[in-house]
Amino acid sequence: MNRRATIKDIAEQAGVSAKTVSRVMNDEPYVRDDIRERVKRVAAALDYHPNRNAQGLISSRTFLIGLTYERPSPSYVVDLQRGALERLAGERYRLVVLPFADAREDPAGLVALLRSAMVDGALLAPPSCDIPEVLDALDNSGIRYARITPGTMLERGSCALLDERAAGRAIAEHLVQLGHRRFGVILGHPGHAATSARLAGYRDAFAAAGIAPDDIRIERGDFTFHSGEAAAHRLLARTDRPTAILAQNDDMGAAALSVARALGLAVPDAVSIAGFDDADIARLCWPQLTTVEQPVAAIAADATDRLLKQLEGGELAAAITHPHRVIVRGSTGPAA
Amino acid sequence: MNRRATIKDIAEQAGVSAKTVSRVMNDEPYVRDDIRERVKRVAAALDYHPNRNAQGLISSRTFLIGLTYERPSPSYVVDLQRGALERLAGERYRLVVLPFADAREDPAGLVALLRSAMVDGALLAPPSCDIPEVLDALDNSGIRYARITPGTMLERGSCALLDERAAGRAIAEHLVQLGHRRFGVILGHPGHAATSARLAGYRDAFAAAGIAPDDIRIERGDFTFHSGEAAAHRLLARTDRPTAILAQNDDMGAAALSVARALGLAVPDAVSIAGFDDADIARLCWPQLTTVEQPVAAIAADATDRLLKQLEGGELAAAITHPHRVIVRGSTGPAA
DNA sequence: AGCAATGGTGACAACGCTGTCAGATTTGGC
DNA sequence: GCCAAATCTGACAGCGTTGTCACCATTGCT
Repeated sequence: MNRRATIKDIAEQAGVSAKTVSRVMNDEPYVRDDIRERVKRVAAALDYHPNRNAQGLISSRTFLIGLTYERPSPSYVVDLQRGALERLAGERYRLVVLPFADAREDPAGLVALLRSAMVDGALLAPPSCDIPEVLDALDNSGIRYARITPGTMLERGSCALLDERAAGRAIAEHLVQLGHRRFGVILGHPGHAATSARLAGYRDAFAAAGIAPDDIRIERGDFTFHSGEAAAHRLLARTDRPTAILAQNDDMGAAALSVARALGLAVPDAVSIAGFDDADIARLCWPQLTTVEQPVAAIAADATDRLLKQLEGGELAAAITHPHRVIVRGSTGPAA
Repeated sequence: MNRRATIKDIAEQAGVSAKTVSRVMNDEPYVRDDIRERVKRVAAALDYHPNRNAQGLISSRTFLIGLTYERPSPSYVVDLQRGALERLAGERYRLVVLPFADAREDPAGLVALLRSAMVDGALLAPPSCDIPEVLDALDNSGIRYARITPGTMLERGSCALLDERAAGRAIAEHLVQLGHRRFGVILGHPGHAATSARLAGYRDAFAAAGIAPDDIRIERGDFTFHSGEAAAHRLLARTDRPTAILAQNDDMGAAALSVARALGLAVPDAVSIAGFDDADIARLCWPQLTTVEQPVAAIAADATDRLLKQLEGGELAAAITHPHRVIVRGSTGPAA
């Protein structure tokens, strides 16, 4: 077990000063080509890795990016991480995961977590990306951040955007086109901006089709399978039940599927069910769930890209809206 | 946007030396109680967070723990992370996620990743925890590690253990007790130690029940839903099909469920299906999947604990084996 | 009173690296 | 061949923290 090689070790072996080695390592000019070569060879031979603590101490950076989120579904978390890591590959930055229980109740706690983790920048997933106190505190403490699919204050910080409302409208239009006129909606967690944005999208589609508010029954959920079961039960156990259900994520859509089966309602013949997100579960349940795909990994990569640009002192580029895509599967069909 | 407070700032405001502040921050003795109090108050007022770069530079540490794994299911990844983070809460260490594509093909690449991330220690999930080259290289570079449910070389490093074989035997015995005598097995990825250990456990149960090898049909899979579908199809499309299928994880078990449904075979009346892991999907499919729960988060926390003990210079405690638990749900029933 | 042991405090250096600056060497223009 | 400009090189300081060590103050003991 050898001590890690330092610049000093390389300098001695190569017969140059530490500063020259440093110049070579950072691809700075003003080093003769032959010396540059020699230093590189020695560094490779010693398997040199720069000490980021020392680099960070000087530049007051840590080369750490914190990813914060609040117990969403596992596949969403993994997609976020995958997207961020894709962009970070080959960079000096590393990804630290910092899930936080409830940022809305304790915004200061989230920021304290980020500060004590000493991250240079933070990737904020919903719902923390929509909490003004969090953004204020981050601005104050000089921690850069990028917001992943925020629903409000779109002008603050750099954002990777999704048009949740348009996506909601798209999936609702799919059902309207199949002839459905009586709808059930299962909402997501009330604290998420996506919940109201997706609902607004549904309503856009309903209004355009001339569907009366009386024909729309809305139930609350919180994005969990369990909450979806309860809400689906309330929707489907009535005699004037809807012919189509819009669930605001796939876990709740799958739950609605399971409730329909338990009640003896064939899907999609008796009732159509659509989800949201195109999570793994949408392909694993039966019938497979019609849903809207949001390119989560690409968004996370975009947010990471924006964050890196900020950390390198670049300008904030204009936000772009990532496209959604309706994926029609077996759980939706023509109205009876 | 304020500069972060340093020890020097606190020292000036509290009218003491930097060293005394340091002593207070690290709960060292030899500071008068009133001074200790005063320093703590000033530190809190300035919202002081120690600079881990500086701390790390001195102690040649980074207070970073790397978690490595190789695209397992999202819920497994999240459980690992949750367990590790639970143990890390309140510690100075932070968790860096380092998924790596194929450690078996490129062990040196994985170690290079860990070295360049400058982690103090690594948590190795399967299959990298079973690759001797990886362990050798880590030993050589002085990166401590803890192995999460290794299947081989149990004497190397510190391990958080699972008795995969006993768990395999337990779930197989459940089916034997239901009267099944003709079995299909869907194996996991051939590179994982768990694959052969679980199979050995199945065989223990079969041998104890006097079931002939001819009545056991084994198909290969790789832990993905897709591979499970193909394997299940090969098992169920035959006339002498098994009355019970043992899938080595829940994704493949759910796939078998879906194939059975497509072939018009009622579960569990015509065929019983058991999974492994108690992943989310086991509760989300229909009928819900009988499976074996492995306490993944607790194991990850245990591994993290062992790693921290090593990093703090403690002794290696004896490994303990974490208990499995058979969870009987609707997908298994008496043999026809 | 005298002296050791203990408690309490701070000056200083060092961790590995890079910014600053001064100085040495080479190049190019006349 | 001479001077300015460009190219190259290294000594030194300092980032924020802690280990080492020296020192002063107090206590408890002959």
